Amino acid sequence: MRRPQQKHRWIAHMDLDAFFASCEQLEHPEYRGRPVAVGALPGHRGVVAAASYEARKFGIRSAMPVSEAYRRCPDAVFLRPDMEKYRRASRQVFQILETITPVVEAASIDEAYLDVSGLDKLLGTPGEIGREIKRRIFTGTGLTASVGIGPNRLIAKLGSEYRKPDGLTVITPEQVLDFLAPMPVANLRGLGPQTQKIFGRLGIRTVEQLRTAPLSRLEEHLGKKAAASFHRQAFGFASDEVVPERRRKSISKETTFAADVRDNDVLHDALRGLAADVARTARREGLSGSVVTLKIRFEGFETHTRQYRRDTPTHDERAIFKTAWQLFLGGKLPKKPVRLIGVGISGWEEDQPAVTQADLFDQPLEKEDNQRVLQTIDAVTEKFGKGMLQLGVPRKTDS
DNA sequence: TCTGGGGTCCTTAATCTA
DNA sequence: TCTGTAGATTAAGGACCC
Repeated sequence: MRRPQQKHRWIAHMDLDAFFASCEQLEHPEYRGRPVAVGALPGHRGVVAAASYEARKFGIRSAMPVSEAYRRCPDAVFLRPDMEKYRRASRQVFQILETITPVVEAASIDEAYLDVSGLDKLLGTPGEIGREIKRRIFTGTGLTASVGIGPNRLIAKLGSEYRKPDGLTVITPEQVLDFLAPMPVANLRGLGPQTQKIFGRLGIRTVEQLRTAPLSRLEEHLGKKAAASFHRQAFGFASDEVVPERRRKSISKETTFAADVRDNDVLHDALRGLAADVARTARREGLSGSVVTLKIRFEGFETHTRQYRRDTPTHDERAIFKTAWQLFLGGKLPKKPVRLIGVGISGWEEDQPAVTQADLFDQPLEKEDNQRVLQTIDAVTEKFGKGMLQLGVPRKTDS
């Protein structure tokens, strides 16, 4: 398919600023202006998932162990993530983005790509489109976003990272090479700590240096595929496709124990609970998978996975659990204390229709969810009396 | 030093099949 | 039928991202 007239597309990338932390500050005015770290609580195993900009002033970053974050700023507000709350806010933002264009691709809970080509008659220049995206998000939700606009996804994404928070950066095709040249190679997509080390050994630190490196030399050290990807990126080439509906390819749940576990009964129960969670999500989304994956992490961070392709796809918690437990017992795994255990399914049956976000909101709670909520209500009512509760859950009798 | 949880994609090795 | 081999598929691990 040839694209008519236009020389290139305009792709926008939107990134909500310190998303989890901003949601908390929005809901709790008393947290505004204070350092907020969402993630594990001090004294527990885990890391910071999101840090407010006030917290970043203390050097707190996402993926930092909480112990370290606490050392840097004991006065910060530490909170556990409330994913339901963030999903609600995210849905609102995506609905707003769809008032700009229907071609919106969710890259994560707080990031989206938009194809804004051809919107000039309606909304103006790319800069004006970017300002309009930010304005609608802010007036609709109170959240700030950083937006980058460029001829493809890579440039749009690097643009949104360029000025943060509440930033807007437009890069025209003519500016692409100069925009990229001084950047550290670490800014490129898919280039993490391991690959950085390799580039370091090759004496390549900036995109400009990468451009002049012979492709054959990169291939020697990185393999053909990765070398080609980074080389293309260095010249600003990348996909400009925005795919509104991406289907998920797997569902998984995992948990890290407060202390490493030796007792098989504990692992058995944990795995059963995780399998039930996976099954519930699968049923809600109308998916059945044939491949069951067991993930296990031992003391010392040694991680293994074992998977098994069943004859028939399933979303039944007993079947998922049974397969996973067999993988645990028969997977020739080391006999060591277990730090983390997880289970997932993938390998969907063909022709299962994709479930859209909108479909998910319209679905009623499953009976088991409903029952759990009712049990909680009963327990709280017993303790505090009826006046304590104002939940919007329909009180159905179980049957 | 301490490293969560939920994903995707890639590479490599083993196994199956033509 | 045996043997070797190439290509496809599967399993496991690793890197990366948010």
